[in-house]
Amino acid sequence: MSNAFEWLSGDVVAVAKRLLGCVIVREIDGVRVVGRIVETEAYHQTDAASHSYRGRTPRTDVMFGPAGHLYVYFTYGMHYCMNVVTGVAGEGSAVLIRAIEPLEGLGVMRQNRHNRPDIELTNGPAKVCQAFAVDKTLNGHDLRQPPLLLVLQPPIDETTITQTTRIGISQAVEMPWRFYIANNPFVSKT
DNA sequence: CCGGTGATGCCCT
DNA sequence: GGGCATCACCGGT
Repeated sequence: MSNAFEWLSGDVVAVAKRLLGCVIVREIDGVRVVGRIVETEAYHQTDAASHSYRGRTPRTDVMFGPAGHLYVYFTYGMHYCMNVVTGVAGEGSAVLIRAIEPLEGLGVMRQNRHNRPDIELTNGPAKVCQAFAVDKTLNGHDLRQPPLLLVLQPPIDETTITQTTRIGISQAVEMPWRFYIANNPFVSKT
């Protein structure tokens, strides 16, 4: 049987790279808010930095579910971050969306982001969620369905992908599982 | 420009 | 009760 999200079921690191350039389409009060993914990080249950490392819990349940759903978590008492679940059912893996290039609906993003400068609308994982109005109510959402869609795009040229260690973690700090589109101005600050 | 830090709630130990 | 896949602001340079 075929599945529109079969491409998400493979190795999480490969999927993290493949997600670069893919498009997120959000509908908020009838307005389309659209952007293209420019920075990602891979997380897997075999990796000490991953929420799924210590097993399946109420918080991480979605991460162990089928690929193509959204894993949203709350952190630092005030921020949400969003991940695309990858791998096969029962495998705890997901890709954190760290930064997006705004394409459409910038008025809504500016409003949601309290009129910050455009370059700061979506250049960080919690900023992305704020701009796209993503919170816990979308945890587990199927990304093939409105009001939040993930749309596959042609692969980014391998030579324009930069690979580094991940940001803001204290475990497995040496693992080079962060990817971004080189020279894109909307990548988060390091 | 850059490093340090306070805010703030929830999950897991 | 500790620690967080962060952000924005502050002050010194």
